[in-house]
Amino acid sequence: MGCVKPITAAQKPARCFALIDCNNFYASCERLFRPDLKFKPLIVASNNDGCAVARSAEAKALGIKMGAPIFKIQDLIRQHDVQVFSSNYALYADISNRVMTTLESMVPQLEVYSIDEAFADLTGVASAVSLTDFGHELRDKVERWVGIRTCVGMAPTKTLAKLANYGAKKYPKTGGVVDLTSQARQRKLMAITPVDEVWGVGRKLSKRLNTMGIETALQLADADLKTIRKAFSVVLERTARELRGESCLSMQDVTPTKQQIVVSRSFGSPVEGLDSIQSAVATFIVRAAEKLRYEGQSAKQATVFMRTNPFNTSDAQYSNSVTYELPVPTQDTRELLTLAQALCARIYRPGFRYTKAGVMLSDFYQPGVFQTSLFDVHEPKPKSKALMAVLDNLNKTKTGTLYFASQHGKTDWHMKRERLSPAYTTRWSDIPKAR
DNA sequence: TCTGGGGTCCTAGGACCC
DNA sequence: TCTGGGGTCCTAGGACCC
Repeated sequence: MGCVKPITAAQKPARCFALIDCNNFYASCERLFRPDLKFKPLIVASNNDGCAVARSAEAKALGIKMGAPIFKIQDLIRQHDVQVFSSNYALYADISNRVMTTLESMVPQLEVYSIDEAFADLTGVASAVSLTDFGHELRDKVERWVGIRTCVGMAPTKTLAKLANYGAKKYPKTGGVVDLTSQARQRKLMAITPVDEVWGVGRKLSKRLNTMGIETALQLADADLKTIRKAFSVVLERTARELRGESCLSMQDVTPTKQQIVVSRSFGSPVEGLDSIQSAVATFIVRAAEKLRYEGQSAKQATVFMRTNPFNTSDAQYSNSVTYELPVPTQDTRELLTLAQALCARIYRPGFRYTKAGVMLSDFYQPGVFQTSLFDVHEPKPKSKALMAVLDNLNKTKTGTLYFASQHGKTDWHMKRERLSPAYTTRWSDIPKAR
């Protein structure tokens, strides 16, 4: 009879995270339905066609930076026939869902971290197959099924997995997959990675780190933890620990409930009248209330803000916001709409050229949980739940089917989206035809 | 003329209480 | 009325992420 060895700590599979990240995601989505643009430089612009938020490899090679204002790179665009697209979030969200569903079918646990990237828990998988091989399987399947290229980084902590992914993107020789399980490889990559590429280290922090002589990821990993904690915060200390291989950030298996909902837009061109801003704010609060109900929450606080263009120094500047606390949380659009319009009027000042406004909902409660006081005389809107359900259902199939009168006032604030691609995957009339 | 939008977390400082 | 320590709660602002 063979003897069964007891499981020791040494045999416990080491923790392993993977980070799967889509390459140039928005640009790749646009190209999916335009194979004729395959090797052309292409960029996707932010709302109002303001700045570049995604670039194809060819556009990056031209030196177009992330966030570059479109009007500043007009010459480059003309010279190299750069294809510019307005952002088409309906398309990107749909493609993202397909990518995530594909990944979910292949890994034990997936945490969708953003529209174009996800963490997977590969603890245990590592002992069964070669991690690099598995990374390639993930990559190949997503590319075959959805048509989107990804890079895969694998390591014992999330921060190192991010770093591995950075390596997979940066160095083509890796074939888009980097296994950073071994400490020697971790240190090798960290030694040649600037500290500002580390997840959690932004512009401000890297500047301060540089002045302390910390320029590479490795130097941050080797820095004295107490000093880091004292000079910065627990956040950066955690980052340093993660770089050392100590896992501080775990998988988030359930999406945490939202703390706040913001809907705001820059206007297509400056507006002055209260009626214009109220029409914009009406649209924003209707959307915010819809999101709120989707989250299954009620809000007790609502904020409205508006401002002029801070970039235009020759214009008179004004910026203000006002927050109102409701006696009882609500998820009824009618109630929030009336409130938002009143708040809007309260902070509006004539004589300014406004370029942005927005609304925010916060202080959330699950419906029915809020304890009303004995003396509250709050009269809930009649048939609120049923009416909102009808509203949401009608608008689910086609946005704007049912709307409030105040949403359709002035339209001079509307966004600029002059180069919008069709909704290839989410609107029947836009589905591409195959001949 | 033209510079995105939507989030989270942490910290410092003030108010207030015992 | 003053003093000091210690705790909690709230808010504004700063930093980060994609």
